Amino acid sequence: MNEPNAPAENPSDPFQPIERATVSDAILDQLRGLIAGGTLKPGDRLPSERDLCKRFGVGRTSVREALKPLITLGILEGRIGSGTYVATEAGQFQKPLQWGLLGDLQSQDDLVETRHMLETNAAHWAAQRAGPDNLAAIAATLQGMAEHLDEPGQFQEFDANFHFEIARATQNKMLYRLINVIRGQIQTWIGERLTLSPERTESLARTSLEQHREIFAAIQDQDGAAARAAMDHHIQTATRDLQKIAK
Amino acid sequence: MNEPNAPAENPSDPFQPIERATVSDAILDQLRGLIAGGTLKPGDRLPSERDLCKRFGVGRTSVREALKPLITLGILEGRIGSGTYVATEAGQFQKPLQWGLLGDLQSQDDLVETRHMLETNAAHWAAQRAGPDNLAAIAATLQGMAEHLDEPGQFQEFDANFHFEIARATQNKMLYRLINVIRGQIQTWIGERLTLSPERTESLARTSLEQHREIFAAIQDQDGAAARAAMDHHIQTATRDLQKIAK
DNA sequence: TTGGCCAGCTGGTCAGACCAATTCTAGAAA
DNA sequence: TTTCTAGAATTGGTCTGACCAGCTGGCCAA
Repeated sequence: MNEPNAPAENPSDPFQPIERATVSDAILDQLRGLIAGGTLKPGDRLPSERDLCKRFGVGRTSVREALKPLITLGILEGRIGSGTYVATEAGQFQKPLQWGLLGDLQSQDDLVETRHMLETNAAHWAAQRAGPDNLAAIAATLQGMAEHLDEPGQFQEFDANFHFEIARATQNKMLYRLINVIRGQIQTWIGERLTLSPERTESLARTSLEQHREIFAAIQDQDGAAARAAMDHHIQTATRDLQKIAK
Repeated sequence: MNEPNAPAENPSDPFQPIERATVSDAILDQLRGLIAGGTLKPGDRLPSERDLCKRFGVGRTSVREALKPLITLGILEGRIGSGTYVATEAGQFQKPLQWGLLGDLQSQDDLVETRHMLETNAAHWAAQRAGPDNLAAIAATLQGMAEHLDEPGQFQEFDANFHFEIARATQNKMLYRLINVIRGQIQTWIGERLTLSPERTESLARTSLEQHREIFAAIQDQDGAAARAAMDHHIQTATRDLQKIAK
């Protein structure tokens, strides 16, 4: 027959040849492999799209459709006039998790409950595993909170970093990523609530700081149970306070 | 000549024309919203690409680049000659979470530890919230396990479903998804280990079934603490057994 | 009614063109 | 020589029109 691109059949093995269904997915796989394998490191610049076309032997459409998902997921970053770059490691896992977890936004309760579970466990493990550098980082966020009791925006940022640093101190990267994402979502929720009653934010901040200090003390003492209890108390009251504001 | 094609606008049309910085991202956002908001339900067929072009008032390139990430993430599914469809809910959140969580595969310990946390909590909540249908579903998986003690493949599947059903019984969708993904990853690991020592799988299966029954009994009794303890015991011994095989 | 065939649709791919932003470069100005 | 700046070249983003391969549905003959 007049096969245009007849695959070179290997006579010894009849079931060998599996042609990839779509070109762009094949490119996508290859790129993902290069990134996961470390050939392309964060910050690296990819060859230009037109260059990749020639190297892969495909059209620009296919190259772009392979790049687009990676860009959407935050693994790559396209800059007009400059090129396409591998994103920094920090941002690489943020978006895919957001996509995965935030499919339906109606379940605020699930979010709060899951966060509670993740953070109490994180406090527990952090107490057992935090190194001096972790403790220093957490202490720094406490300092930051203390200095910005009357600036909600700043305070909130240090607050969030406090929880991030605890997550990091668990030495469990997966847990860290999960908390990172969920916390990010919670954060927007907190922001909404606080703007509803700006006059009470400072008193809330003060009690919040106090609770954070208790958590830190427990972690410093390497007392896992106490850290978990303190975190539990903190999240429970904070959640309740914020929910009260809603009314 | 070079004017962008006329935005064929029509209020009460769920596909509204575009205004944002990058066109394809704007379309992406809009589509995501339609899916998350339930306007587009699983199984629905989207308008054809050429149709969307007219409705959005953009070129097919932009539409396709918006569709592509959603397809890669498993949220949409393209079928040549037929159309583009919203994927079934089950598969919708699997891939994005995998992309996010499995960036570096070296941290098997993190995986095990995180799974332990998620599943013990799931057991706790399931005991408090499982409805009759949940209990029936869990019981069915136990039955399946009992009937396939000597068929590792089948047994493993019922085993996995047991844990899925518990996750579902928590009524926390987010937790369910997380367990779903992590369990899927653990599962491949378990499979690898079991093939290393096929002669012991049946005795392992027997003790495993016994532990599953204890977990189920605790959930049936609505005893959260007991359920957590039973799950804790199960995962600890199962993990230890599997790690022993490795040697 | 049944079976097969064909026209028309759909997603996947390619090529060429234009835009806006960035980067590079060579000549002018100091 | 060094510095500055205006083009020129390059790059990602978008549009258009074309073609392919697989699916769908309806028409027609048996």
